[in-house]
Amino acid sequence: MEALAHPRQRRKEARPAELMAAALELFVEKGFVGTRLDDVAARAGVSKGTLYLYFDSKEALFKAVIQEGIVPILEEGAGLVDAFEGSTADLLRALIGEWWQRIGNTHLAGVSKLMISEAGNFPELAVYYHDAVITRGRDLMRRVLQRGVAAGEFRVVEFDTAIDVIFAPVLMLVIWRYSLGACCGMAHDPQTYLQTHLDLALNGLAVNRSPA
Amino acid sequence: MEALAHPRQRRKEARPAELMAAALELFVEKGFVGTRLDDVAARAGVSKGTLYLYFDSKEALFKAVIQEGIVPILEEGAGLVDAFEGSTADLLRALIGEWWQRIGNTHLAGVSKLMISEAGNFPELAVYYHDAVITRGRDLMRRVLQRGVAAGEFRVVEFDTAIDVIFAPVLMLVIWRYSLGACCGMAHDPQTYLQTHLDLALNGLAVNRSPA
Amino acid sequence: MEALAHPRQRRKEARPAELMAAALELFVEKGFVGTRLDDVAARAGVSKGTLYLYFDSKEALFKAVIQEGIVPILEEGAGLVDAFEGSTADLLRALIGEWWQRIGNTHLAGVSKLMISEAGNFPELAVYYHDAVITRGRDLMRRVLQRGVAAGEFRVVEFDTAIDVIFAPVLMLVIWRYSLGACCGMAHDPQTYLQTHLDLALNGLAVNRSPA
Amino acid sequence: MEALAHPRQRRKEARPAELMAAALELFVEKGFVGTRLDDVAARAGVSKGTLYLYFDSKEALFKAVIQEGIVPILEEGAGLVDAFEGSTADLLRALIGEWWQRIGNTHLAGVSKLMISEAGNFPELAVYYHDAVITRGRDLMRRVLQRGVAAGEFRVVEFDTAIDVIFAPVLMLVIWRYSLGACCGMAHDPQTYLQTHLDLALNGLAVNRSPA
DNA sequence: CATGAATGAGTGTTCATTCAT
DNA sequence: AATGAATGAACACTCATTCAT
Repeated sequence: MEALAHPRQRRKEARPAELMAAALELFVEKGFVGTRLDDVAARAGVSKGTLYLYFDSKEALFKAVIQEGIVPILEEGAGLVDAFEGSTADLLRALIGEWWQRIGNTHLAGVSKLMISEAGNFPELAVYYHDAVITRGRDLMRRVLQRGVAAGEFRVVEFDTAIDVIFAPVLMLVIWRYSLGACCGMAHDPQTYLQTHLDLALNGLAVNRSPA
Repeated sequence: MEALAHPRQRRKEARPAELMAAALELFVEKGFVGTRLDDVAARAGVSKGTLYLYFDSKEALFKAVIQEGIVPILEEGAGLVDAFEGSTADLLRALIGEWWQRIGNTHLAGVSKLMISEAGNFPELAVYYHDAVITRGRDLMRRVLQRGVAAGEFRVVEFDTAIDVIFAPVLMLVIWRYSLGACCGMAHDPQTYLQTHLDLALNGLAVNRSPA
Repeated sequence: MEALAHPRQRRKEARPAELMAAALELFVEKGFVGTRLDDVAARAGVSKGTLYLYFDSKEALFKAVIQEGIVPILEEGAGLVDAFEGSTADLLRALIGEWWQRIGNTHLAGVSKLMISEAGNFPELAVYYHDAVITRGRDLMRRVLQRGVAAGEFRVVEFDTAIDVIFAPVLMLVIWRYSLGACCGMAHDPQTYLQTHLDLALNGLAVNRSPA
Repeated sequence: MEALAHPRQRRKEARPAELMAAALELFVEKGFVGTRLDDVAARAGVSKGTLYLYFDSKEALFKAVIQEGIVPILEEGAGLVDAFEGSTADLLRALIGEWWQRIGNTHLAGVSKLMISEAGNFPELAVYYHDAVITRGRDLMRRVLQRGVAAGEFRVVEFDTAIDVIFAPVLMLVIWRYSLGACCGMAHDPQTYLQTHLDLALNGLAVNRSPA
């Protein structure tokens, strides 16, 4: 009600998010240095000066984009793994399905590509991202694999490498989307691609059913 | 040493390669826009003006880096696949092993990360790279999978997606190396990582040996 | 004084004219390539970046200087020729007198010298200047000569060449002022010079009054 | 004979003149700053380094071009004026005719345009040119006018201004040729133009033949 | 003598940042 | 809060000049 009553007020509060959304798109497309604040402001429909009311500098904007972009990423996943009842294969399917719904198929996925491109220019931020996102994502995956092994569903593999091996195709899907996919087309239907990946990975993880 | 004796060396033959090597490193690390030609020149041990004796512009240098970087990439692989005698599993191991030796473990691998980062800014070049490298790499992988299926070693999978799914972890290895790996460490020993990947993938591709 | 009070003035309206005036002076003095945009900006009392708020490039500034410099040039003259009542000799005197007051004795006269110096580097602009200024100036002169002949004041001469022959000393006066005049002094008092020219020219045009 | 026997030797001695000829053309067309020594060398068919064997710097080349370009200019004229037998009108015709043959219709004429364009950048050279060329040219013209007055052919006019007034159309002819003439065509046949000019000027100088 | 690879100071242009309004 | 004119440091690119060959 108040929002409707004071549209300008509502606008003010939404500004930072609008600016960050605009910035994310441009950062992903052109990189940090290649993105002009003029363009960010224009895409958000404000003047360049307004940007500085909400962010101290271009770098602060970049960091905010990364940090805001990762906040919602991993909370849900943890709950899912804890609560899941069913085969671990289905859990992995569910986890990756959720990830696709909430992140991969979202502009948030651009954050991954962005961080990859800009890690060299923002090492501290990369460390932060590593600790806040990657490590926690790996934990999630590790718990899934451990659950599968414990249940006798998955055979024993080198956990710490398998985690990344299995997540790599999922990451490449979004990396492609935000890099060559923009000029060369998407190459794969995401659903089919993830299906094939899960099929291969689960078969690869499966215990050898033959005695030979 | 000779360099000190001849500060103004004449090395017309060697210069372009030296400059491109220096440029590749910096482009990979800082991106196209973030790389200063002064730094490229300094790293190659020449002055900025010398760059322009060999490349018309920063963009021309970038394109040369990409194009030269892909020339030697796929020739060997084709021969290997044609000539290989042995199981297809061993062929896949050999192919990826070769790739790692000749590319992945080389500065050439940086080209992949670079192209991913800059595809948005150089769409035409991305299309060229797609046609010259990616398509041909996919062909190689497709022939391996087809050989495995024809020999009864691999089960039938969706070829076109499986190709990319299987190569994705290999790519992520070098992407990591040239992005967060630089600040957060390598996370995996490449040999172990590739071993685990091949183990999982080959098991995933294997025909179900149990009737159950 | 106010300038000191407001070092960062906002003068959006006045800026282009100020910049063009500064640019004209420097272009005339040093030529297009020899003029530094830093100097133009400094002379106009702004920073170099400000120039680019109003002109896309150095070349755009140059073209604007020429084009703006010729706008007011020939309008008045046409009216004068149409409305003049009196001898054609007096008309020619009045026309050249007006030209001197409104152009020759003004910074606008520098445009002529500038166009002469830079025609080789800006051929399209030279054609434009030719069509917009020179052709129209010639028309004006032609009408004067025709009037004189029709009235029996002037003898018949080759109009198209006489036009330029008669205007040449007037042009040389301003060319001198903006070239060697700057280092070697003006050589002539403009009034005396124009007086002598008109005296000679009108005598030259006059019909032979003696039958011999 | 020696020249034919040692063509390379002959070449060496001709080099400075070839370079200066190439330089004159480019300086006239593009101005001093706008001319690249690469282009001068290329037009003369030598390498850029060779230029520096003959001229200490770009500025030295420029000065040589001007100074060599004016050496032969006025010697002949003085002799002509001294020796001429006939009417002063014919002397003026002969003098300007000679000037056209030996200078105006030659690349040397470009020196005038060049000096006009670059006087602002080379004030000392302009002073030199003024003293060496212009003053002496004026002297020549003054002697002609004085001869005409003394002979009763010309009426008394303000000598010092008349000199320049009368020479101005001749100068404008070559200025046009080397500026807008290059893009907009020559506008006049030089012979006709000079004819008209002499006709007007001599008529303008003539004593009034009517008693009125 | 002649060459042309190499240099580095200089300039046009961009863009993050500031600040008067 | 919001604007956008103004700034100036930074960088791509040029070209006169040098010098090893």
